[in-house]
Amino acid sequence: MRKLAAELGISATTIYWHVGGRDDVVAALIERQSERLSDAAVTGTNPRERVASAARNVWTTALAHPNVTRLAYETGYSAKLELPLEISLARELVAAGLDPTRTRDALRGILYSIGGFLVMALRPPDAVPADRTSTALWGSVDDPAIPARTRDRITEPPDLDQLFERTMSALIDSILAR
Amino acid sequence: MRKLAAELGISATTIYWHVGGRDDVVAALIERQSERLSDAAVTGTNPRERVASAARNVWTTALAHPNVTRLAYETGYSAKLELPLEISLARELVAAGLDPTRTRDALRGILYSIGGFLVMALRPPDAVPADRTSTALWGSVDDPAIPARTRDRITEPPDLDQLFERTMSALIDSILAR
DNA sequence: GCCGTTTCTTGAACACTGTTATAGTGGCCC
DNA sequence: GGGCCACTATAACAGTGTTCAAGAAACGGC
Repeated sequence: MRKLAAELGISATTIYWHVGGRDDVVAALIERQSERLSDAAVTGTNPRERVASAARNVWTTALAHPNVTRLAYETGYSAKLELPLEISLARELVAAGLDPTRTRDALRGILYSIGGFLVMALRPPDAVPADRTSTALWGSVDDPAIPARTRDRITEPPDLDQLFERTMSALIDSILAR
Repeated sequence: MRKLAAELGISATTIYWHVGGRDDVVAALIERQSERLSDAAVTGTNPRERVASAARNVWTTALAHPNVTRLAYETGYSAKLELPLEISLARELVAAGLDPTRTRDALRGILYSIGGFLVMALRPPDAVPADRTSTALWGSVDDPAIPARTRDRITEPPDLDQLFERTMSALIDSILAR
């Protein structure tokens, strides 16, 4: 707050008078950003492609605005920020012919999985020191059932985008197969 | 720190002298807990079941100890806490015949998805006020492409355990199918 | 032009974090 | 008893978000 005020050349209390507490500032910021996100286009000519596209939009949009996304996540405004994209995804699931319950379960399942990927991708670099990372810890794993070559491979971080695509494909295939 | 010290009937500085800073206290706590978690049994008679079991262990163990899991997550010690269960999961993937790269990708894909579910399931109740929840926000969604009945269904939270099982099945099927 | 009210701005302060510097207190060995 | 060591506690520092009370500025009525 003080830092933000200093950057604006005003006093912290002025922000409190005009906008409100930290929470209100964040809320206003998220509100603005959310409106800008509403127009991510869904592409594809069949349900599979279109659902995948809508899901990918959540992922790429978040990656394109890491700071806002982090801030929203840390303050509990993720849902507000993502809502337009959630709606977009829900539309495609409905269009694919899913009934209400399956639509909800598909929507939530996809969103939760995306959330997991985003948590990994967007964590502030200083939140987890390098030596507490899973990849780092695997370096000293010595298990007879796990070949050294596999162990070393696990030490290297995966290609997040590729992994995301594959994971989504698996999920969506399963959802639309029924 | 002060609160913990008061609970123990000592002064905060005493903790600093004996254990160290907050980070050291958390690290010691996680270390202890991690040892207890190492012996979650993997069940099943075929790769599919055994991988699913190892993945489920991560999920159920975290749900069984929400406070430690949250603390570990917030302080960047998640990997340290979960490592035994990650190893257990990797063992099953190797046993299923996956090569090093596929093992890594499968491991990470599964873990990231579980992470997303855990974030949703374990968030401290006060972190996200009820009116910022996705389910709450969907209550006021009015989209011509989404039937009211579907909209209302999305308003209700899904069965997390069931959704977890289905999501894992889809992922594991896809991983082992190649 | 002056006065009074409302609108705005501000420095100081509060409560709360994690952390540390300083000043001790107690016990042990020689 | 003297000197050293292990340990404890009080007070303070720096950093959050937030509020209070006191002013400065703008505005309107006479």
